[in-house]
Amino acid sequence: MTEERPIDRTGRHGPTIRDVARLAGVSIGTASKALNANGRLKQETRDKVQLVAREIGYRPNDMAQSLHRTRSMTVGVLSTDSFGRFTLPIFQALEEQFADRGIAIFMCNATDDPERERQHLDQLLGKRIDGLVVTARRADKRPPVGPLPPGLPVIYVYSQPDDDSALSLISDEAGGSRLAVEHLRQVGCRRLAHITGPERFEAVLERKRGFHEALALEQFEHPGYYLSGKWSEAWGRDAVAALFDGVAEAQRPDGLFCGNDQIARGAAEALRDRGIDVPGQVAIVGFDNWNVMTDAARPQLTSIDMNLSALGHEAGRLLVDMIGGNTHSGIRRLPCTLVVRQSTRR
Amino acid sequence: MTEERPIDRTGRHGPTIRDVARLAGVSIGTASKALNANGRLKQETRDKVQLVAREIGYRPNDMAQSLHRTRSMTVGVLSTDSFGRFTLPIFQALEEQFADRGIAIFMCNATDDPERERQHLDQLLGKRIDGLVVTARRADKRPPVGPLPPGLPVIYVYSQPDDDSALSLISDEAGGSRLAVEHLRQVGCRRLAHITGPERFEAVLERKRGFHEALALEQFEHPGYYLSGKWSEAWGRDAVAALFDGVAEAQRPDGLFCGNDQIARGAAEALRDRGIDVPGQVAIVGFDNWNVMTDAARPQLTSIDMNLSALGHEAGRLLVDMIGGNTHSGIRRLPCTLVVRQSTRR
DNA sequence: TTGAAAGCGCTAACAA
DNA sequence: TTGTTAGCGCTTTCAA
Repeated sequence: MTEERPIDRTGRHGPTIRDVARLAGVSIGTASKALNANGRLKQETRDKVQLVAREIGYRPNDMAQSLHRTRSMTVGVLSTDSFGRFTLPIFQALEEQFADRGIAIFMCNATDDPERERQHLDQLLGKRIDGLVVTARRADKRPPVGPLPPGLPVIYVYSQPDDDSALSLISDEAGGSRLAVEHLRQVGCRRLAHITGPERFEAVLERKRGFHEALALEQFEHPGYYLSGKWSEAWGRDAVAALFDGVAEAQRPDGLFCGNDQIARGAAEALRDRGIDVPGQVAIVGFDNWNVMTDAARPQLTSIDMNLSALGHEAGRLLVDMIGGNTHSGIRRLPCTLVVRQSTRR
Repeated sequence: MTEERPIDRTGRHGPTIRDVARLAGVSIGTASKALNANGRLKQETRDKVQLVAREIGYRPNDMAQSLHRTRSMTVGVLSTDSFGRFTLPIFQALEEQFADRGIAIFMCNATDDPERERQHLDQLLGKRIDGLVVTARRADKRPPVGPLPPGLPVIYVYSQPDDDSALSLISDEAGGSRLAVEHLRQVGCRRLAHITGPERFEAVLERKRGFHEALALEQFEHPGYYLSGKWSEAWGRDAVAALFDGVAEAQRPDGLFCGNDQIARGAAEALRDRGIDVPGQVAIVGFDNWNVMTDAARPQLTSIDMNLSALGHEAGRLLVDMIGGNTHSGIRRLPCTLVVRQSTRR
């Protein structure tokens, strides 16, 4: 009653090639050839086998196939800092790269828990993945995952192991800062402030470095304010209060470069509250190009885009290449892009 | 030079149990028993085998194992509307449920592309997944995925097939609206407005229904305004303009129930711009409880939480149960929760 | 207590 | 053109 089996089948996982062969009245070998469109076979036989296969809903068992091939046609994606806004575009891009090549993705999440990471890794290795992608927030330069079987292609995306042997793809955040500063200079700013997140994030340090480097290169009146705080809108508002309230006109910054779009938005609002015109009196550049923020802010925010999607695509491409036998290593920084909106449009 | 093989091994996928057996000087059968801690064996033999296994880094090949078992210990998660904010907490919860049971997750994304969906499904079925989770935006009541092999456990999460045979888990959005309306009534509102998204979203219709049902049950002065627009902050601002500008005091709503937190935030800002006090003169409830919005808004937003995480956990639990042989079907609505913050605190 | 062998579902080499 | 057979790496009887 529970069991429905219209056609007698042998397998535990559904109809097998043996069933197909039997019903088509040919040998297993012949059925295999017919289904894989290789070897020479009478067209008639081929058709008959394929017809039977379709009728009984035969589908080759990938696991059995993989036992022969040296590939499992699967890769693992291990996120070591829960999934979030940043991981999504990367994953999406990886997906596009792999799906077209018939590679399936095992997705694992080990939020800062080495024990869980170990478990996931064990599982993935048991599944004989052909390659591994490790993603995280660029923030934590982390110990490399492992131990891994020698020769397993691994790539760190938006993440960076603290040994240098592996391949790591990150975005050039210092370069992003430079874009922002140059742009602010171009729209006429003379006194900049960098309002950013907590310094325990590597990204904050990188962006800070880029900020100061770029300041040194351009002609500015002022050495640049630097305020580190939280990643929140509230901090953006507070920072503006600190920079503007009770500060003489000539001392106030006329350009803000913010560590993310939330801070930038908070800053924009705070200026708005004070009747200071953006971009007229103060221009603002954010970071992340998160359209939820950039588009809702008043005015809409110019921002630096890390091109995470491009990062993901490149990672997928490289991993496939490594699975193909080539070797890559070292840290690669992909460029950021400036996206101009109202907050700097003068 | 490329090939490193400190210990001679036979397998294409790394050391095999045959290698372990050979090096330990026992038969394959014995090695298997020793490694699986079953059958009776001299402790000495067991130890020796396990030692060898560890030394050569042996790890059982899951695919080979699965050929024997009726389970592959994998499930597929098919997202039919790209990954986003809503899918994430669901996925995370699923992950927690499955990881503990040693089940790995194949993650696929077929953004509204039936062809791609078909491809992914083929792949998953080839991998002999033990179960399938289909996620999407609740919005689209969709044709069921398939064809699927009979007996494969499937569960739709935050998604709903248009035939009713399958199991579908969604959140009770109408119930969420009721919570919002009751709450607004309790804090003293007499004239409500529901500002929401586009009506092509099922969620919008459900929430609207709940809004009107609840209005009918409570004592209100006014039948309730209803404005459908976009899912954006800008729409929230525009809606407030429509409801308040040039409208007599007595006609203005004193409570806003918004279709999502972005709309709610836009509304809050617009009121702020007009010098209308929130929550003093107008109370606001949002939907989604997206803390990026609720916490950054001024004042912080009371909101309805769909408990997507709970949805995901329940889905995982149920799928595991179905894989275990039990049957579930029908649509289950899980309750929403009200999270009170400043925007309704009087 | 251990070994031998069959077989999971499939492919590929070799025979016929 | 088709069938036979030996594995892929593992588990599980059944013998020894």
